[in-house]
Amino acid sequence: MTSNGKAPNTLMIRKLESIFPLSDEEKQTLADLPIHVTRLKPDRDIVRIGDRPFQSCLLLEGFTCVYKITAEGKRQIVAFHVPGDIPDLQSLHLKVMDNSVATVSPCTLGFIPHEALHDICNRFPRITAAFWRETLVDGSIFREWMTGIGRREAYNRMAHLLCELLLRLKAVGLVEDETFDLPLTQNELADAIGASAVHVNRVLQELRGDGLIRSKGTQVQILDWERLREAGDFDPLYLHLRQDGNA
Amino acid sequence: MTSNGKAPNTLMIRKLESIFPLSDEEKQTLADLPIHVTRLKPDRDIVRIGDRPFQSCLLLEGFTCVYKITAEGKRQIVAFHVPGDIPDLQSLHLKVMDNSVATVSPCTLGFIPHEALHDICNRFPRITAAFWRETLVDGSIFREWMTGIGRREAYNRMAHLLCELLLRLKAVGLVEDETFDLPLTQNELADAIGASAVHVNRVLQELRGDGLIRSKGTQVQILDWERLREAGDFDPLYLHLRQDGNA
DNA sequence: CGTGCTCTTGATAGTGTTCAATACAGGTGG
DNA sequence: CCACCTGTATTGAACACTATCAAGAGCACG
Repeated sequence: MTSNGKAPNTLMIRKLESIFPLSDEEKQTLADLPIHVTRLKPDRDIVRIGDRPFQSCLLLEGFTCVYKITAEGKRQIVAFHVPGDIPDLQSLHLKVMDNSVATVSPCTLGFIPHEALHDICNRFPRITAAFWRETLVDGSIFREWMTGIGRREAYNRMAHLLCELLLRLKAVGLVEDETFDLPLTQNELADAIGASAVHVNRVLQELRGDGLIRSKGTQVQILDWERLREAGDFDPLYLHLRQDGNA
Repeated sequence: MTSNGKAPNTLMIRKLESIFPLSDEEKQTLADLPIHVTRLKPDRDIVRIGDRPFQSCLLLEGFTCVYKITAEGKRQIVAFHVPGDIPDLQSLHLKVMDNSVATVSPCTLGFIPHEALHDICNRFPRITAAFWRETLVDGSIFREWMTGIGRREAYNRMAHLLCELLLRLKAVGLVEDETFDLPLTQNELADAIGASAVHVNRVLQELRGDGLIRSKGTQVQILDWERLREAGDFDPLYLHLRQDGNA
């Protein structure tokens, strides 16, 4: 049991079921998946580039990121993951990790052996489809981020990122009063939007100054969704949520 | 039959089989897939963002690109595809296109109905896995491109792109004497690496001046693989080719 | 109550953009 | 076969966004 009092895979089941309804048998099989729950401190690698994992991890609590380091030692964060996500599901079919995954906040993780996942996929094609779809949505988010980094300015990228996190966190019930916890340093935000930490700082001040957001500590509140959305050139289509979560 | 005298899906079968051997039955079923072959001129959209395609297309000849347009009208190309690729395979599970796909050169395309693909996936889990894997490799390339756009300079990104294209084209037998056809304008290269066309022009001159590449018309020759690879900070791991195609 | 990290702020420098003009190249029509 | 047309490639100059450097302030933690 995790601290929210649910069986660890409940989150995953709820998520998969939001894609299409699962039969009782399918749900039961998912619930019976062997899962090994662990807690990790912030800034700990979960898997590293070059690894050949035999398991994938389901994020239960906290934020993780996927990143790469260039020859010059610069880091690019290519994805954030929120509870319910499976950050390294790809390793089910790509044997060698081509990126690293790390915690950014304290995290609770559930590790599931690939063997068990393969087994369930063989028995239930619809679950295969649901997992496949998960990885496709990840890919869609990559495309959107790439578009931002390549063609939008930092101010707009930051607005876009905040829009995305709001919707994704809403989808797992982690938003209240347009406010959510964003346990990321400006350094991590910088690595995600492909900017410097100094510039992220200035861009955040601008966003606050423009009345789009407010923040105290790690809490962020979206003050003006419509203008933030416009600033970020944000269209939730790419998230492929069933109901377009709007403010 | 395409102009290279093979049944249209031969390319796809060869590619899938390079992932893991297929049984005769699987191969036969793939060969029997209904496929509708068409030729398209350059710069034609194949599918557009927002579309709900009922088929996916197998690229038989030519180059296609996947792109998005920002609110400001700037284009980001997030992927190129070469013969043997299925640029919009994602639409099999993501009903609404979150990006557009277009030809960049004259292309021969084979359209396969989703219905037929779903059917074959249901019957052959290994083919499902192979298709899934294809989309995962696409995702891996997105991550690598994002890292480049976010954290590498234009000169290095261009070197990286040329390294990648060399290996991917080699894998489908389209490289001879370290030379391949690159039917892309500098404008298209610019949209792919997230730079301006003017800057791409200068960067290409630098690469030529440094003796890394040579080009006449649309033909590009890699003169110094090792230095190009170093300039591009290129590690082929992310392409997940079975034999690390090297020069 | 230091230590170390994060956040801020100011100044300087650089990579890359935009604008504009010119040269080139391939394809078309007379 | 040549003039013509249009898109592509090239070049120069001014400018802009963003990085880098440096230093101080705020905060959490042991």
